[in-house]
Amino acid sequence: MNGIALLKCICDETRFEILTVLQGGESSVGGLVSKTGKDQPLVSHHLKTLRKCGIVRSRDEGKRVMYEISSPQLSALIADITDASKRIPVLCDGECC
Amino acid sequence: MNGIALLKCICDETRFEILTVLQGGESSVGGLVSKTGKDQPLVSHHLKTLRKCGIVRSRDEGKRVMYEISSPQLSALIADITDASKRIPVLCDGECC
DNA sequence: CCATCATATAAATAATGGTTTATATAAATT
DNA sequence: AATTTATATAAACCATTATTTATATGATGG
Repeated sequence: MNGIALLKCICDETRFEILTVLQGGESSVGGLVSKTGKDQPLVSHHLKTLRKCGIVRSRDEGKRVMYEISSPQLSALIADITDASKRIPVLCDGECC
Repeated sequence: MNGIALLKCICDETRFEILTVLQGGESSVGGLVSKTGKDQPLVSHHLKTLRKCGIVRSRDEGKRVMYEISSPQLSALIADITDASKRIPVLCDGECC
């Protein structure tokens, strides 16, 4: 996987929210649905994409399916990006991004 | 600017190539066109977006316009992301990303 | 086994955004 | 001033992708 592919997986708002929740530890689909406020099929759909790319992995637990970020390095990268983007002063005035 | 907005600006292939070239120092539009192999209007268009977001800044020099990455922190972040995505083992098998 | 809860899938729709094509502006050179 | 070179802009087109809606699968408890 190259840099752009990874970024494309992360840069969607819904997927970024999902990943942000997962930074706090593993979660079921239902948990992600309630924590993000997004529709269940939408969350499932994005989880599928994230898993296909290897960014998250899943584990069955009864009728629940638990998801977590697949590697600590990835988790660290996501945290880095979040932190860095807060630190970096950009002149973005709303209409553009 | 939040994390997603920054990522969205970076995760496009053309913009990523432009930024990669600019990591090596400032460049004119023409320089970027020849180094990336992309059409001039396309490069200009993406430069506009990048500048609007504050990721690059420009400077007039005669009939040329020189562009550079607007802060060393941003430059470092882009390098980080590139490096990190190379280090991270992802199971992506081609069709997905 | 039937009902229910949790998740996944598929199809349709809507939205976004990248690329191309054509043209305009603006500076420099003659 | 006219031509050339460099860059920008705008509109049209095309492609991708997110979201919604509806339905299916699969596990659990009664």
